[in-house]
Amino acid sequence: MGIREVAKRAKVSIATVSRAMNSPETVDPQTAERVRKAVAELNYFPDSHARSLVSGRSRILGLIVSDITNPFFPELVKGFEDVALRHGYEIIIGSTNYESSRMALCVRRMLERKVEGVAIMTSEMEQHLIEQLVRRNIPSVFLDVGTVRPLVSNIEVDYASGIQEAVRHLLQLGHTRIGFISGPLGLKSARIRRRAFLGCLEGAGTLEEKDLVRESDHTIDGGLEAMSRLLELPHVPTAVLASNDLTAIGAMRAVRSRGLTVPGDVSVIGFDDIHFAAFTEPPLTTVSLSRWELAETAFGALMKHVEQRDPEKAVRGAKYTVSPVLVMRQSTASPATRLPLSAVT
Amino acid sequence: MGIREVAKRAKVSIATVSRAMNSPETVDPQTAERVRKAVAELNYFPDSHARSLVSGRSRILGLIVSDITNPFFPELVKGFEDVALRHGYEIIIGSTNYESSRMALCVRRMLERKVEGVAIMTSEMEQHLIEQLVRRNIPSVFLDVGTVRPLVSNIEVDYASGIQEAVRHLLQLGHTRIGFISGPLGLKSARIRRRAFLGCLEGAGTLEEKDLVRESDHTIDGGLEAMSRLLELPHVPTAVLASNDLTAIGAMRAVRSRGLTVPGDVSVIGFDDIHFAAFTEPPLTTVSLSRWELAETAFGALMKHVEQRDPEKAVRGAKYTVSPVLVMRQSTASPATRLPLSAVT
DNA sequence: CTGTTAGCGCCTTCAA
DNA sequence: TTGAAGGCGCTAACAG
Repeated sequence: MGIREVAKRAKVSIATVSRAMNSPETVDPQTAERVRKAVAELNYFPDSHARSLVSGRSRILGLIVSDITNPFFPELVKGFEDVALRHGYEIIIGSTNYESSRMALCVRRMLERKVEGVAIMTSEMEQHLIEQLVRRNIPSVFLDVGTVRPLVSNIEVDYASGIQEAVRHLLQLGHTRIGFISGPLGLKSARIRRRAFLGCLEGAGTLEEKDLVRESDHTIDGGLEAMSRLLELPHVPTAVLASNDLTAIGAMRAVRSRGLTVPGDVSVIGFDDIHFAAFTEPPLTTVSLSRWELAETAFGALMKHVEQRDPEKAVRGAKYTVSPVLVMRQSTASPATRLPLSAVT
Repeated sequence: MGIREVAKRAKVSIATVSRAMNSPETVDPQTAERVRKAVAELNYFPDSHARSLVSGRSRILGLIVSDITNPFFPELVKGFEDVALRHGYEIIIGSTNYESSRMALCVRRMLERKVEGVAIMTSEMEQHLIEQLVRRNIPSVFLDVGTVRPLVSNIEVDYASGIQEAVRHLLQLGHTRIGFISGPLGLKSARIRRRAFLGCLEGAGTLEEKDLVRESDHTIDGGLEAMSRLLELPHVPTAVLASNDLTAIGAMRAVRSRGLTVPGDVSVIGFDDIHFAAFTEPPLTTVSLSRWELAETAFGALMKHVEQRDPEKAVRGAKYTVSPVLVMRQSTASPATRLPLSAVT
C-alpha cells in the first residue's frame, strides 16, 4: 500500500502517481483517471511523514492553551480545529497548566513536529520562547500578550468597547452604583478590563468609588467572596460587572445567599459568554467574546505568514482586533424594580 | 541544524549522534558527553517526521471524541494528553460532532498521520471504520461500544455499581418514591444506566413505577422538562436520579421553579461529575466517572498492543472495567427533613 | 565502541 | 506528458 503499488497497478511510474495526486492538471486526463482508479481500489493515501520530510511542509499547526478544562477554551479549540481542518491542516494542542515549564515543553513539541505556525492563547508568554520560534522561522499569534514583529502577530480584544456596552446598558437601566470585580491584576488582560471599566465611569461622569472595585481571581468562589464583601458595604451597589463569567456566577450566588435576588436587587453582568452562561439562573447577561471569531482570526493571521514561503521577505506580523458584544439575558434589570418591594415593607 | 552539524561539531559520525541520543548506553561516555554538548550548543533536536519515516513509529496516538465542547470531554482530553506525554507520545484529537461523516474523516486523518493507536470515546462507531483500523494494524480502544477482538479493546463502565450506590444512598435516606430520568434510549450507555436503575429497585424490593421513569436527552432543558412532568404527578417522587449531570441540573431547576427546594423537597443525583457539578446550587451529589481513570485505562490498553510490535502475534484486545463512585454533596437528604416544615404550616 | 551505507515513502528536478 | 534519479533527515544493520 505504498505509492509503488499504485504505480504498478496503474501502469505508470511513481512520479506520475505523485503528480496525479498533487497537480492533476499536469498529467494526461486518461492517465490521471487510471491512477485515480488504482488509488481508490487500493485505498491508498500518502504517508504524511514522508511527505513532510521531502516537501518541508508538515501541514500541522500548533495551538497552545493554558488549560483545556477552563470553560473558555474548548470552544476555541473546536473552532480552531474546524478552520484548520477545512484548510487541510492538522492541529496539535498543548496545555500549559499555567506552568512555564510546561509551556517550554509545548513549544519544544511543536518545534519537533515541525508545525508551520503556532497560536498561543495563554495569558503569559516568556520572551525567550518567542525567540525560539522566530529563530526557527515559525510564525505565531498571541492573544492580548506579545508585541507585533516579523513573524509574530497579536490579537487584541477590544475590551473597552465590550465593557462600555455593558456599562451603558446598566446606566440606561438607571443604575448609579455600579461595582466591578476584576480578575487577578497580575494578568494583563484583567488589568485592561478593569481600566476599561474605570474609564467608562469617568466618561459617563459617574463618580468612581474605590470601594466598589474589587480584585478577585476569575473563579466562582472568588466571585462569591468578593461579592459578599460588596454586599456588606453601607451603600450596596445595585449592579456589578464581573471580569469573567465564573466570577459573575459566584457573584450571583452571593447575592442569593443573602436572600436577595438577581436581577431584582442587584444586576450582574459577566464576561466571556461561556457555554454555561446561558444556563445559569437567571441566564447571565454577559459580554460575549466569540471563540469562533478568535479561532478564525488566529488561523488567518498564521496563514498570512505561512503562505509567504520565502523566509527572506517574511511578512511582518499584524495586529488584529476582535470586539466582544453584549448579550442580554436575564441577570440585569432596572434597579427600580425592587423599589416597590422595599416600599411595601 | 541537522544531525550532520552536530556530528561535525562533536567530531563523530551521524550514526554516533543518533545512538548517543537514542541509546546512550551503547556509546562511550566520553563521546556521549561530547555529543550532548554539541546538541545543547546547537539546540538541536531530531526531525520527528524523518524519525517516524525510518523507524516506522510515529509516536502519535489518536483520540476521537464526539464534541470537545461537551463538559464531559475536556478532562478526558487533558487526562489522555497527560499520560501520553508522560510516555513520550504526541496526541492528535478529532471531534466527530456526532456526525458519522466526520467520524470517517477523523479515522482517515489518524491513518494518514500513522497513529500507533486510537482511543475512540464516542457513543457510536460504525463497523467498517473499525475494519479500516484493524486492516491497517492500528490498535484501538472504545468506550462502552464495540466488541473485543484482536487489536480492539473495550472499556466498560460499571454503571450498575455506580447506580446501585446512588440508589442505596437514597434508600438509606428513607426515600421510597425514586424517579429516574434517562438519556436518549438510542444510546447504548443510556439504556444500560436505565436498566441498572430498574434492576436496583427490583433488587431492593421496591416496586418499580413506570410513571417515575422518563426518557430525556441529556441536556439541561431536557432535564428541566422531564422533571416538570414528574412534579405534576399525583404522587411526586421524593428523589430523582438523572442519567447525567446536565439532566440533573435541569431537574434541580424544575424543582426550584415550582417553589420547592433541593434537597428539602426532592433529592437529586446526577451522573458523570462534570466539573461544574461541584458548583451548582446546591452542589450536586453525583456518581463520578473519573475521566482521569478512563484516560489512563485507554492509554494502557493501547500500549499493550503497541508494545507487541510483531503484527503476526498481535495480542488480542481486552475488556477493562472502570467503576464510577458516588460523591456526596448537598443535593440529597432524607425526605423527612421537609416534614417539620410541612408540620409547621 | 564507532563509521559506512542503505534505505524509509515520497516529491521534484531533469531529460527524454 | 512521462520516467529516471536524487535526495529530505534520520535510524539500523553491518563491518571494522
